[in-house]
Amino acid sequence: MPRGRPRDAAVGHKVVETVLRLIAEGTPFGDLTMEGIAREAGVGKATLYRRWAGKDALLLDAMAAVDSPALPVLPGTSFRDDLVVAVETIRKRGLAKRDSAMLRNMLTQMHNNPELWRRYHGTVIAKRRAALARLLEHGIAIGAVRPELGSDLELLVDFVTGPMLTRTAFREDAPLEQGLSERVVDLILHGIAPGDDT
Amino acid sequence: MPRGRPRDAAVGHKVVETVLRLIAEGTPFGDLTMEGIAREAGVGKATLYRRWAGKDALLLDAMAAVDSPALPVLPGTSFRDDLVVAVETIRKRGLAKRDSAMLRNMLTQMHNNPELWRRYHGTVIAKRRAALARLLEHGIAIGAVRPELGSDLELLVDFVTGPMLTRTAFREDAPLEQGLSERVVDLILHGIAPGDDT
DNA sequence: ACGATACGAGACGCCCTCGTATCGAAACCC
DNA sequence: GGGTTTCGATACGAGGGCGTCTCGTATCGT
Repeated sequence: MPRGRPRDAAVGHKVVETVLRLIAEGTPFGDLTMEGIAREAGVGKATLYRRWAGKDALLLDAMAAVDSPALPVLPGTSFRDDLVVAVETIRKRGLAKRDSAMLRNMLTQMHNNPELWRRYHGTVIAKRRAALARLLEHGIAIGAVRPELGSDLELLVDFVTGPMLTRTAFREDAPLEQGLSERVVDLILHGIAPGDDT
Repeated sequence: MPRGRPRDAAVGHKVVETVLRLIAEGTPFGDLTMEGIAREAGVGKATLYRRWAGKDALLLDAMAAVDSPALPVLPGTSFRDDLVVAVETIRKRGLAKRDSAMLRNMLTQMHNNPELWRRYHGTVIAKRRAALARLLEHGIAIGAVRPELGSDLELLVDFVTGPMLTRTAFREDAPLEQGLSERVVDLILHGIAPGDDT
């Protein structure tokens, strides 16, 4: 039906990819400009405005295009092994510029652009948390996690993700520490107080 | 010695306070403008440029003026009680707009402005972490914390602060949950695995 | 009193961005 | 081929920030 020349799908993809690249390179949202995006993407400004109403709409689309990069495959050999892989994944994501820069920017924009945050949370964060929640429920089912903790899975997810998240978020210099995830997991499993069956 | 009219100390204070207020209100760093600051502070632009070389220098000074708002007094009745107060303090800070907005902005600017981050980290974050590290060392000394964990206090601090930090950072809607800090502390102390002396 | 400096206010030129419009070329349907 | 739409490129006016400068006034040392 559409009469004239059809839109080139590659163009839209190229633009979104450019936006994500710029964010990954550390460009704050406020410094993202339509002209800069067009320049970097090798695209005419008219093309941008033909497809998106403005910067907000473009960013919104870019958010939806952030590929939740394949949740890790859990080894399944033991609950602890699975947890180590999950925590290690958080660490790797923190080191990946694309993911961490995106998250940092989203946290900053959370107040000023609630819709953007909602979208990002829905397409990226919610999935990760849900996967972890499933793992924890499995842990409860097999007796590796105290059953009464199941009453607040959200808190449990925060407890598991928090330490590694803050560590990677605050430390750019993150040295490659061997066995870090294992040590974090052991802390998560047994806590810091003595008297455990460690 | 200085000949002419002396600088009004109140002016400098007023400007810095305005900057911190704007940040607290959610203004991203990129949207902070010298003209906007002058306007909000009721100050001439010339005054800004007379005292600071540019926006970066002004922000740098503002960082140094962030008052690490008095570390909490620990009850000292028990290690667990102290820990609860420490964690509860993190929660309250997360709800305080000024603190959380500042932290979010700093995380975003970390890459683009390392000097700014270094300053903020030194004047604010380092002190908080040091205080918590002291508490944990005390815990080790009195046998409330497994002694072998003292070999990596930084990790321990991340483990204690992480859960509440991520929870407050990601959740704007943070409902006032009764006893949240206590539950987090118990997780920190005993972990999620069964077999503890809880 | 006099010179020097600080103050708030605002004008100035420069540059960048926004969103729109126009251009020639290209790609599609009828 | 004719009509239509998209493409990259570029020009345009409006708006705003930057950093400098100039006003008139105020406040200090000498």
